[in-house]
Amino acid sequence: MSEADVKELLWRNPLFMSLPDAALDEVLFASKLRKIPAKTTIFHQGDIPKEMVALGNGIVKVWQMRSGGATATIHVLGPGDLIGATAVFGRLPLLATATTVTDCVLLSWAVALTHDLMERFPVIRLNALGYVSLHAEELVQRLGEMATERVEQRIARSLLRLADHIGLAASGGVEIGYPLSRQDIAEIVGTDLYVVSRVLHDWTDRGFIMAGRLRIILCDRERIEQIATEGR
Amino acid sequence: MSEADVKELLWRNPLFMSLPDAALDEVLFASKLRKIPAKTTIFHQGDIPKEMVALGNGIVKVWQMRSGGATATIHVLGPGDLIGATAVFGRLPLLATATTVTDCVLLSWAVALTHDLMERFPVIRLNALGYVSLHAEELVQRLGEMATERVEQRIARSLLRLADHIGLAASGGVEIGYPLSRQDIAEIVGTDLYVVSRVLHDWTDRGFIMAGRLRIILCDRERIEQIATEGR
DNA sequence: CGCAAGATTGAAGGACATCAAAGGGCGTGG
DNA sequence: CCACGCCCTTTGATGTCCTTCAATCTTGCG
Repeated sequence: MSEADVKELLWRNPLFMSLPDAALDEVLFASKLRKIPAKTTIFHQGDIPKEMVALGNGIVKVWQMRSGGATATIHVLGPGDLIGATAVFGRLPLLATATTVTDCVLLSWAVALTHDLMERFPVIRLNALGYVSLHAEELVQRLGEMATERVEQRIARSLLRLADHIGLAASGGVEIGYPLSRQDIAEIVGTDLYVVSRVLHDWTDRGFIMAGRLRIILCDRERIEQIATEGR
Repeated sequence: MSEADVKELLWRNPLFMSLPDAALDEVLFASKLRKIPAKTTIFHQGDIPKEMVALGNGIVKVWQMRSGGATATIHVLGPGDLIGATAVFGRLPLLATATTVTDCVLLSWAVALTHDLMERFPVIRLNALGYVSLHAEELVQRLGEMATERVEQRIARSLLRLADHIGLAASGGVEIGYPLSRQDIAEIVGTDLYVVSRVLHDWTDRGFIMAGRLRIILCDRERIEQIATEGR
């Protein structure tokens, strides 16, 4: 990956938008680039983060191991997303573990350096505030859904979000852009893989989706949106 | 309420901590103070906020009306908390309605003014970033709980949070500092008032709490924490 | 005292979780 | 290249937690 490519990554990152070119160069110079394989843990739940990480390429899952052995997936991140940002910005311990799902390209900055950059280039802090605020609003939305909606509805919402966030155009619809098992979906919506299997099968019969092994294509977005909002 | 009192409010507010005295005066001068009665709506779900609001005194409930008629309570705010902060900082529409539970004293700043103050006093923006980050982490935690835990466990967690946040010392324990019905708790944890009633009654029998009409006192914090973490 | 709002309690039903077992893809190694 | 084995998926049966409905009881207040 060339320096120009990395600069392109930065340029499109929500944190560094509207940054003057000279400043961008400095951020670039201060960054550390690394590639890591799938199923590698970047941050561990409970740790104090030592660096701020931006995802250049690949998919990262942010999840919690909870008492009783259950695991909850908090977020599925794609290119451009920040990892552990709230912990770094708030100087807080991490509440979740971040693990790569696919091979990934990461950009990182040591915590002190991150704060230093924000101090020197106020636009970055402005962007950070906007990013975290947006993130918080999404969490509010999901909390409301979790509190009031049924499993089928929540599955619909999750798939729509995944499609919008990391979806790929496919023949006959939008495909979720990474291997996604029934278990994975279950951990996102807070249920078990059996319920997910039944729901997806039902939707397949009705022609809303095409579901394969580790693979889901949304065919009829309208109908899925209908399920997401109306519940049936 | 005297000017000195208001300044005291600001001084303790998470957004204006570590602010030089002169700057604090300016913030104070730019602020608008108002008192509003209980059960008044401050922000409406879906609106674009016109001002940033800090809660000086009283209790405010932040809640969503959801399709199907269900309502979910996102947050119960007490003195010092910000209302609609993420929407203002992220220039986003509000995802929830904010309604006063008790009579309240509010401090507010027009949106443009808020951004202007942050621009001129970078410490405020730094504080804002920390505040929103902390808020986001709490939401992550609650999302994980909602996804994996049973109702009784979630009730325990809610009561502990309420006690820590707006609890008052009472004879025999900590009392939740405002009128709180079974229905209110149900909307916080995502269930119905009947389940809440049964659980609270059970806890009363076991001596963990004292539950009255619109009134709850936590007697045995240890045991409630145990329920919150272990599930029984 | 009587009313209204909150709280309790029982019964019945439904959505979901759990357990068990069998049926496919897909990669790997013989 | 085929067969084996692993992992993902499906499907049924069963149990339970929770929701819903209905009715009664309590409490505080006008």
